[in-house]
Amino acid sequence: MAVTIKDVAREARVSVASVSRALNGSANVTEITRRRIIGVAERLRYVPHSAARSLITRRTQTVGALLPDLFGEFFSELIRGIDLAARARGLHLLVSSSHGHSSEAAAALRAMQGRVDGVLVMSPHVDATFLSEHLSSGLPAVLINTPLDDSRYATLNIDNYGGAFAMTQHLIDRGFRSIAFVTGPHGNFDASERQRGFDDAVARSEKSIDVQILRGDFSEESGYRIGRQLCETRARPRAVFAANDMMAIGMLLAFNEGGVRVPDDVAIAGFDDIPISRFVNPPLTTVRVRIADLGRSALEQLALQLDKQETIHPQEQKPSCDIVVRASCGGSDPSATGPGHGARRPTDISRNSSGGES
Amino acid sequence: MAVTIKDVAREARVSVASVSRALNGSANVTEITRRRIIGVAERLRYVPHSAARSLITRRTQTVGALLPDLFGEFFSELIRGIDLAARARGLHLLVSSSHGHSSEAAAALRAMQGRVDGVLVMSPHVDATFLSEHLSSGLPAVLINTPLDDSRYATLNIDNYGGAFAMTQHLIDRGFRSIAFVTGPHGNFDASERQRGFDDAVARSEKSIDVQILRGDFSEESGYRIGRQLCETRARPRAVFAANDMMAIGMLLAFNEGGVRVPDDVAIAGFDDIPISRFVNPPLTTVRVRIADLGRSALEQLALQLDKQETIHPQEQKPSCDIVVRASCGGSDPSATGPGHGARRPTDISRNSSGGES
DNA sequence: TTCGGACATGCAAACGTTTACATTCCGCGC
DNA sequence: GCGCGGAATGTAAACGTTTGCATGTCCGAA
Repeated sequence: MAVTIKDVAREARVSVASVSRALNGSANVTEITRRRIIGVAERLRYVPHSAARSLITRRTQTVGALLPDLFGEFFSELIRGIDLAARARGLHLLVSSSHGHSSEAAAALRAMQGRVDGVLVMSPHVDATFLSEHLSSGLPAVLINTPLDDSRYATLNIDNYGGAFAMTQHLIDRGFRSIAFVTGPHGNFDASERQRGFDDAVARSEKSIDVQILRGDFSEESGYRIGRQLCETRARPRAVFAANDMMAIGMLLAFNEGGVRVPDDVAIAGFDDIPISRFVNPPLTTVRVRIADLGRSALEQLALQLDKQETIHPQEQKPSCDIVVRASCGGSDPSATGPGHGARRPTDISRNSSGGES
Repeated sequence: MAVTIKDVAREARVSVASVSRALNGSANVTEITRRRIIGVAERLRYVPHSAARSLITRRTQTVGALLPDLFGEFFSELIRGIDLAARARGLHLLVSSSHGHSSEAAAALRAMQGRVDGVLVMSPHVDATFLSEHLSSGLPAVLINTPLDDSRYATLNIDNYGGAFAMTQHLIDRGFRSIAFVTGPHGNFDASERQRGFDDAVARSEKSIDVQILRGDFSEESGYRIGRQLCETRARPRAVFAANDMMAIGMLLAFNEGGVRVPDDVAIAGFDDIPISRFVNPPLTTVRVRIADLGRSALEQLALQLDKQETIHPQEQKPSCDIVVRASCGGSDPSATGPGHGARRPTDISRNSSGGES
């Protein structure tokens, strides 16, 4: 059926060893035979059997990506970034999602065992025991946005704290004195870091700020619900900072429905800068996370580990976040309702978040 | 280093064959030894080496998905649907994107060779020669939204024609007599089918319709550009049907900027029903494609081929599309500006597209 | 001419499974 | 007690590569 290295060898009248050497660019094979072999291989459409090769080289040229979910723009961007970098390195990409259940994550991790040379794990829920339990110790791994501070693993955490700190500061600078923060799901690392940034920025401010904490769960649904409640209440804050964009957008819709004007009655800010956020009305002020870059960096970090067979000392990287000012907080150009189209409509003003972290 | 089946065999004092049989649930092994073996395997954290297994079983338990791109909500949804179905069947998912270049697609296809038991190919550009050239003939494949009408491959094409036909009919029924159609990129199968649906619906109508064809390329950018032009022109159509949602949204933004009211001055309709489309203002009337379902169906179709070693006669399936009426065409509830939140705000009215195809 | 050495090539083991076939074991009927 | 049959278990081949080592060849120097 399939053409194997033996067929090529026979056809080219050499041994399988020479075929292997010729095709792998190894030394010690004359140019003339190499050409002959390559010619035959192409004519026969020979493709090396990857399983056989993996069996002996112990490399699969594949990396796994374990994500909490595959829904929404955040993950789509992340995968895109990972794929781009993987392709550039000739690596294949095996994706898997855990749907938030750590049992599924464990199963996925176990199933990937042996199929991948390394894994990218993004799971805001993992703890130390989980990983040491299910991640086979030798496997190179890069942890994305993960609470774990285990020096055995390389980590890549976006600067949730700094971004939230900067955004909160921005809101205070803008003159808002009563600010609500909408939290993410309980126990989620990103969510708690963002809240910590908010808290600290408020605490550090010399102004006295009236603070409200509202419990969300990152879903647009929960943002909408909270928005409706805020429409009713008398004690409506002057600004609301949601822990992610989807909730901010849910709130925005509730406000639009309830006749509460944004940003005139209440300002809204989000976190993530998912593509949608510039399409809503008014466009959302938010914290920009370069999602595709995050994926790319993670893969490159992993590839680095793959190259050195020595387990290099894994590092922690912390990509910074910028704040992007649009109209939902009364941005510099409140009349703008559309997105920034490249250079055409430069309504996005960004400002780096560095300096927020203590 | 890694624990192999031999280690388990030695520890359990049986032969490797028995271990294999016990772990694979094969018959002919007493319950008592099976238990002992499984116990040992778990204690040793034995994980079968998938390459070794693949080498002999000629199965990888992996399917490949070759997509034109990984950018945007459409693909994110599609992957999600595929992943869901794959996971349910215990299959792994290898993703790859071709960035629109057929050379990259060829490389990706070739690289997947031997790593996957079958492939899902979505490429609106492939032609017959391309596939027969790069898709090894034995490999089960399912073609998604692909022009090819080759009975050797199973295909899954959404009803582009029917959806566009129904939407056009809807616009005509609504009383619009001058309608523009914004095309997709030249040579794109989905795009041309949608245009064909539009053309036929216009031709079939007993009303006389004033038609304009505008050239887009599926990008939000191109929609925006066309929108700006329509703001200027005197000969502005009363309704515009864009071949996909992203272009419709781009146009919408241009109109909002240019002071052209939607739907009062001009109605807009799109195609795809990507999640964003219900978040824009006004919410977009569009043709709903159940994207995740499409991915799921494709994978199930592929799994079917995988199960039967006999190459079953591959089928063509054509999932239907519904039209979703929202405010951008002067929907039934023009005051609604928000999305339908589950059952809370039933502003989406859908209508099946069946009957459009000749 | 002989010898050594560099270099091209071949041989065969090894990777970790599955599985066809052989062997052993056990109970049962005669 | 013996043989028989079926179930449980073992043995070893096979999958398609890569690679260490052996072999062969050719050329130049002594």
